[in-house]
Amino acid sequence: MLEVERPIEVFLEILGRRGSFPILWALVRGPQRFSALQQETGLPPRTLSLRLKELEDFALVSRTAYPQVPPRVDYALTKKGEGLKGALEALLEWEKTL
Amino acid sequence: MLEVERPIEVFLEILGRRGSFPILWALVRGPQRFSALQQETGLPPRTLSLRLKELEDFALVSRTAYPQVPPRVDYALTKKGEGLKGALEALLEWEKTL
DNA sequence: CAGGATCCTGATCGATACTG
DNA sequence: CAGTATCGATCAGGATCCTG
Repeated sequence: MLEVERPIEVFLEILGRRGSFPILWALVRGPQRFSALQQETGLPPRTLSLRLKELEDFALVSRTAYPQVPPRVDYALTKKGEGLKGALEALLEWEKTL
Repeated sequence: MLEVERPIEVFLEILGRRGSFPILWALVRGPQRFSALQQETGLPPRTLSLRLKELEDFALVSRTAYPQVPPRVDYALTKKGEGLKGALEALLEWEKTL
């Protein structure tokens, strides 16, 4: 076998983790701050942070920090992330038929 | 908050586990036996068995055992599972743009 | 405000061996 | 053939506390 995991499987693994879908779905509505995402997803900071970093590594989400006090950081979908919208909607559509 | 997890998140969790996507994708091509799925996915029997049971519990896959020696068991997509095809293809389509 | 560091528990997974 | 049993390693996720 010796096959390397396909990108889609890696992605699905990430998508399957706690909070990934809610985060992505929240960002479809536009850029959000860390605290807003925390509110909407109900995730503890550690988990939210981990998830965002993974999504960033996967180039689905971008991080923008504004150098001010107190700090302000915005998370947004990248072009690649936007491309996912269709698939996410297909999933949501399918969910309705359950 | 106090929200129960949405079905789609439960599903994504399952889909994110080792082998789920390959199994589903193999079954899109038609019913398969346990050993065939083992071959195609490269999963150890334990993991394949666990995954199939989860997919069965989620009513995406059906199991049919023929009472003969040696035993023969077929796994196939249910109607509900077939409904997923579109979303899986959307995912695959998106993967190509990576 | 936006996280990082620690600690810890339970889930998950692969390898291997065995059976109806 | 189609699984199950067992074991050990690894990993994910929550809670809590701390800081630039």
